Amino acid sequence: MLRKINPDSFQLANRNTSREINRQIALTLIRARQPISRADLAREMNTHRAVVTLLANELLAEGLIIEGATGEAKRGRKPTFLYIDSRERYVLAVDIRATRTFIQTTDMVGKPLDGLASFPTPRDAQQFIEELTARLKGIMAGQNATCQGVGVVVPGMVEAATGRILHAPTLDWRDVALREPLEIALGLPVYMENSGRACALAQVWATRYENNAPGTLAFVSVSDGVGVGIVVNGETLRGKHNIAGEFGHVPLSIDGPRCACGARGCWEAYISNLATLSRYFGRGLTEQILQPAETATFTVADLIALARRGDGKAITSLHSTGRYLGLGLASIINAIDPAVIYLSGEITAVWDLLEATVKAAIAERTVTKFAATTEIKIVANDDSPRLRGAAALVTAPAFAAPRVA
Amino acid sequence: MLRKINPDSFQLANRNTSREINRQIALTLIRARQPISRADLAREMNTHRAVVTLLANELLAEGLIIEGATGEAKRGRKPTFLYIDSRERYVLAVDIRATRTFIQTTDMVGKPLDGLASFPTPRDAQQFIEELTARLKGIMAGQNATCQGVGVVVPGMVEAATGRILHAPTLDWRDVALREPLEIALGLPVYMENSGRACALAQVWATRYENNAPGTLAFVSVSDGVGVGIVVNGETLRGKHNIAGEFGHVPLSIDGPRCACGARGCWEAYISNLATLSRYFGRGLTEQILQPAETATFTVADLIALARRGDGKAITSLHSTGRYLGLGLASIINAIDPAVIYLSGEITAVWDLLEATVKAAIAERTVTKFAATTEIKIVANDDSPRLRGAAALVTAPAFAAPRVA
DNA sequence: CCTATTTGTTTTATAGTATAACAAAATCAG
DNA sequence: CTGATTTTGTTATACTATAAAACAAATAGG
Repeated sequence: MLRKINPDSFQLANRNTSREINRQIALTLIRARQPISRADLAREMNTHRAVVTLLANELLAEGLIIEGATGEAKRGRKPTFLYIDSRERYVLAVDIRATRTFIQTTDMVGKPLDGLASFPTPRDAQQFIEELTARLKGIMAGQNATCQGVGVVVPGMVEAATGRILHAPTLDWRDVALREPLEIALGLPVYMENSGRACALAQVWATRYENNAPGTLAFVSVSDGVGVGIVVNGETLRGKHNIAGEFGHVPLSIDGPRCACGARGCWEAYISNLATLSRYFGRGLTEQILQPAETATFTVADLIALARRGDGKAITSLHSTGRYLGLGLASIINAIDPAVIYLSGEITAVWDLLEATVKAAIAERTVTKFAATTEIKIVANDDSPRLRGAAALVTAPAFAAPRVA
Repeated sequence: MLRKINPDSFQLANRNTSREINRQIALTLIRARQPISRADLAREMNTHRAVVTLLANELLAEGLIIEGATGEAKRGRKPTFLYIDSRERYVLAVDIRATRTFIQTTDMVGKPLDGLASFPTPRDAQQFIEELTARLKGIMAGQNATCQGVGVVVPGMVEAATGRILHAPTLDWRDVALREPLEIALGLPVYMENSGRACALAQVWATRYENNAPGTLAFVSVSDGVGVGIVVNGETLRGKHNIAGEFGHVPLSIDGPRCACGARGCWEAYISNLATLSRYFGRGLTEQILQPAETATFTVADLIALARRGDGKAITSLHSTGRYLGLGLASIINAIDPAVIYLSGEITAVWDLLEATVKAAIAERTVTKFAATTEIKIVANDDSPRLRGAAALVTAPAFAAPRVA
């Protein structure tokens, strides 16, 4: 509510500031409500049509929006609709995952344009960079609009400011400078982000699914690891050392099972897919966890299929994960108290079975009953939150609030 | 960095917006750098003296600042210094604690004016309200400046928007409407906040101790309970259900000792003063914890005195608390990754002995080595962070950034 | 007393919002 | 078909802000 102005770093208002602010508000509204006429825009903005005309003409001149069909009105002159221009500009969204890398082209509001491309992720970082640039160049050659930039989502720690991958455990990459060679090879701005934060970003900037995403939310993705992205007041939380949101390594028990990070009893060690499978195979979590080779033949999807067929051991194993999932979500609620927690991952396919268990576990540990009612929304994998997040990395700057004061 | 504009709740810029923004920046700079001349202010703001003259005259007319002594200059006309006016307005800061309630008058930058007043906190909420209003009226009668408002800090959950105390465990108060009767009786605006959040606010708005507090910080106060306040980008984190920052009830071990909140293994159950004392008396933490009656005769201060005299059991007990303190701080770092963690409470009196233990425990659990270097600053009790926070509740609105976009 | 220098104010130019008037386009009633 | 009505979108004018330069005031030093 009340923000302290930093006396060592502030942004003075100049005579263009008001225009910039109102311009971004107009753009945001066109994005959220399109198609919309100038007159309706003026009503939504509680200002006069004259102001909107000037703002709209500026945006039209810059090619950010276009005039489209004329709308219907019961009486009087028919309105001409305004739209975000989805023909002149496009975005390349890249989702790097342990086994495959996915590429999607989207328009400026994140709507997918062509089909999804993908290739197996090379283990060698240099080879990966070469392959990715080649693929991207190929896609760009087939487009006649101009590319606005490349958004890259990485399963690991990213220094957003410099575009370096500090550590990607599942790929065994350390300190990979990905942005620089990509920017040079493609001649485009490249934006990078950790996958958890990008998923959170995807929800904030979503237009298709819900228009009014809350300002403060958490995104939890459960797969081989546990990725969490936090958004506070419409901004992603990065932190001083680029690690903000690492709830996966907040403990459930400091004497618990050994986690991949080296510590003991991290949330991730209880609810990752490996943990769920290990539990099914009757290995105590304090014992050696399953090896990736073992999980290649039997996945969480298989486990879920067994559970659907009534396999008691599978059901128990999933419920156990559900309980620990809820206990960890309670930590997020107690710490951040977001308006919504978005949840994704293979295990959400059995949300119908687990919801009660998860919510009971949440209620067990949240400091108030009211907090236990925090809304939890499942994000299906075919919503491709990571790719939508990657696209948002590129599109968001055009629509974001100007920095002021 | 990039903030999404909420299409359902935005603030359009009008023709006064630029002025409001620059006015608040000027005020912030005068507050931070006072005494400062118009010319220096113009240089700091990277604008022309003409603009500053207009802004300063407006602030002078409103009585927010005053012209003071003329400064020294090697050559040329001597500058006239500008100050925040500390004569016309004052603030009442109230710190409600379990045993006593403290009242302090401060000026608009939070500087204490008269002596500290206090009275034993009545257990009955109604009686407390009567006593507090009487005391405040008494203080107001002795002042000839005008009171800007009352800031109240409560050891419990507060709904800041409505000014209700939802639950204060140590006082056994539930759903106490404190603000309304106070505002009616005193004819002043009353602002209320949880003590952890108020302490964090005190650091953000501090002028005396450090000019440039970071935008993102955490304040951890360890006493009977564990209070935590989080500030992100210069704004306190409240959360959807007013519980954000409750790291005291994030678990170290879900099967750990029973906590006062009913759950098991909360951080608080490991590091509260009661836990430290219980440990000294050789009671396992899973057993019954000490009763308040027992702690009345032997406090953490006594324990520390023993440790200083070389009592091995006392030292072990404190180090044990130090280790758990560090493990919990690691959770805050992994989750929020603040630039600084401020730490207060009786136990900080032995920080010289515990620092190494605490930092080793932090390093044990933070996801990167770099994150383990997060700065930890001790806030002594005689800094009275709660009272400074209470004052900030009243003074902050006058200096905060205007809401825009 | 004159010059140089710095502070603080006034003046003029420019760019924005605020408001009202106006032009354009469509509906509807006769 | 025509004119009143209604709604959209544009243009003109008023006001208020910053931007920049000119100006006035105050001080030190020769």
